Order: sequence, then structure tokens, then C-alpha cells
Amino acid sequence: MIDSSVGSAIPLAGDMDNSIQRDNPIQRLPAGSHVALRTWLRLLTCHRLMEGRLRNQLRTGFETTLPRFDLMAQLDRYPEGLKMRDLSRLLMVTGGNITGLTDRLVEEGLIERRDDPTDRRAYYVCLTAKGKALFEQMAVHHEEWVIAMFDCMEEGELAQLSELLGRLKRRLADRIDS
Amino acid sequence: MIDSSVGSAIPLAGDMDNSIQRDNPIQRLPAGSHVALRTWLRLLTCHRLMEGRLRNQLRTGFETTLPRFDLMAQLDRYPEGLKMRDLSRLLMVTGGNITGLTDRLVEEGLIERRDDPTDRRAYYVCLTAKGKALFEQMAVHHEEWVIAMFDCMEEGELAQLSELLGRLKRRLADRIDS
DNA sequence: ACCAAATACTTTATCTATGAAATATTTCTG
DNA sequence: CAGAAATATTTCATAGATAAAGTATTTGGT
Repeated sequence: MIDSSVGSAIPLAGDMDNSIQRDNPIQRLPAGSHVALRTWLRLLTCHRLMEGRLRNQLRTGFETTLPRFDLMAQLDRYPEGLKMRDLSRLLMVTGGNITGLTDRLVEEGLIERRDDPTDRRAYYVCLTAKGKALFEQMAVHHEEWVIAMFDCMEEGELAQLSELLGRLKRRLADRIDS
Repeated sequence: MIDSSVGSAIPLAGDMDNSIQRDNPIQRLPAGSHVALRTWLRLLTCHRLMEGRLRNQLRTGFETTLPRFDLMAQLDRYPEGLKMRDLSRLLMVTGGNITGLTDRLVEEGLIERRDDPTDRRAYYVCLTAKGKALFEQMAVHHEEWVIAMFDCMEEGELAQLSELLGRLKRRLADRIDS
């Protein structure tokens, strides 16, 4: 019942001393752990491994971060702009977080705030020309990186995984409870 | 080619105003997006939804957080204690992060540092009696919560998902590249 | 035995993110 | 139409996380 590679410690970060290290510590999983728990731990690990790689690639390739990229990706899909609350919902993070991210991206000249004439509480956030140009560059690489991460899976496996995650996502989101 | 529930905006946080909101914003996915990209986005969303729920449950039930719980979970599996570097590898986070988490848990009296007589640079981190008692309480609920989150999946679906994530995890971790 | 390299951990600056409270505006209800 | 409730956003305090640099100790090669 040992799950020998949870926490198998790929270096997610750069090459500094205290980054996540290479060799595997001995891994113990709770004996008889339920398949649901194992699945959750595996999902967590996959997420960590993949996010870590993408983060490194975005940092070394474009000196940016995943949250910034994700925010820009949403804006790219909505050229008419999105309100803060929409960004908050789409990215599934709190409003305060969006405020900070937006502030930084505005400062970098990649996005801009535009008043909503019909609601003085709100405004639209849009990519600037500079932001759009940069995003399009990044998006190409980002997609390549994601494809490369999954190239360890057979086409059929990937399709099956995608389908199962799609179902899980839909059913989780459709719940009444939080 | 629309993936109608990425970012389907379940409230991950508490019930305050700026938490993630309930209703779906219109969702657009890049046309013709590669199955790998869709899979990655779905994995991201599942992760967010599930992590958000667990966070809420740990907070309201035990006034603690997922990173603290995860650290304690590792220590529970290694009663002889773990070094900082082992925690860093197992949790796949940087050493600096572990330092901070450990400081807080020590302050709460849930874990303790024990000198390693053979290496004066290092020490072992262990659960205290109080920490172990609390963890055992939390673990029961944590497992229930995880099982409940997956109860939207058939047994066969879950087994398949677990298997596919296990393969993905292993293959990602086995790579030479970061 | 020496000294360079590696290792274990901490510190610092910065960013990401939360949860709660505050402000301003709009909408709803009676 | 007035006032209450809801909504959109920001602010604040704090936690979590990274990357990079710093300190102390151990290891390993000559």
C-alpha cells in the first residue's frame, strides 16, 4: 500500500540551494488509505509538479508568473474586457487578490482599467496593445510546454484523463454545498 | 469546443462579500485548444475546487490550514521525526517555506525540534503529544471530506482516475528535466 | 590535514492569496 | 421616493510560497 512517488521531489524551483531536491525520501502512505484519499494526493502531486515546471518556464522565458499569465489569458479571451468580479470568479480567487495582481500588471503597462459608464462602482480591465502582443507570444510557448508535459501519456490515456477530470469538475461545480 | 465550466466559480472561501461567487460567468476557451491544454485547465479547476473546500472545512472545523495539516500529516507518518529537507521534499515546497510553517506550528505547541546528535546543522521535527492528538482528530474528518468530494464519481470512474493520475505522476517525476 | 564543494537551514525581499472589514454605488422593496 | 439590502471594489492584517543570498557544518578529494 506504499505509494512510492507522492512527493517525489522534482525540483520545482530554480537552481538555488534550497530548492526542492532531486532524490526521493522514503515515502509512506497511511496503511489502507482509501482510494479517494490516494486520488486526491495524486492530483495534488501532479498539480504541484506541473505548476512548478510552468512557473520556471514562465520565469526564465518571460520573467513573469503563472497568476499573471492566467489573468492575461482570461482578458485575451474577452477583448471587450472583464470586471474585477468576473476575473475573481473565472480565476477562482478572492477579489483582494485580483486587486493586487491587476495593480501590478497595470504598472507594467500590460493591462488597463476602463470606466464602466453604466456603473460607477465598477470598471473593465483589458489588455493593452503591449499586453496583447506579449500574451500572444507567451501563449504559444505555454501551450507547447503543456503539451510537452503530457507527452508522457498515450493519446488514449490523455483523452480518458481529460474526460474523467471534466466529469469531476462539472460534478464538483454543480453541487449545492460549497 | 467550449468548456463550459472551467472557472465555474464555486465559493472557495467563506461567506464574506469578496469570496468567490456562485453564478457562472460566460466561459470561453480558446477555439481548437489542444486536448493537453484542456486537460491541464481541468486539473487546475478540480484542484482549486477541492482545495478550496478542504481549506474551508479545516478552517471552520479546526481553525487550521491545509499546509499546516499536510506538514503534520507527514510527521504523523514518521514518528521518529523528519528533517527540514525531508519535509521540503515531501511537501514539494522550498526550505524557506518550511522554516516559516515550522516556526508557527512550534509556537502553537503542535510540533517540536529535536537536535540531531550526528549533524549539528540539522534537527528532527516531530509531533508533540498535543499535535499528534489533534492530528488524529483532524485526519478522520479530512478523510471523510475527501471521500465526500469524490462521491460524485462511480467507483469505476474513481479507480480509473486514480490509476491515470498515478501514471502521470510517476512519469512526470521520472523525467530528467525539471 | 587541509580546503573546496556540498549540504542543512535561515533570512530577506517580494509576490500570491485569504478572510474580514470598509467604502461607494446600485438595486430592490415597501 | 426613502431606506435597506445587495453588489463592486479596495484595504488591512496575516499566512503561504518563491528565489536568492547568507551562515554554519559536514564531506570528500588531494
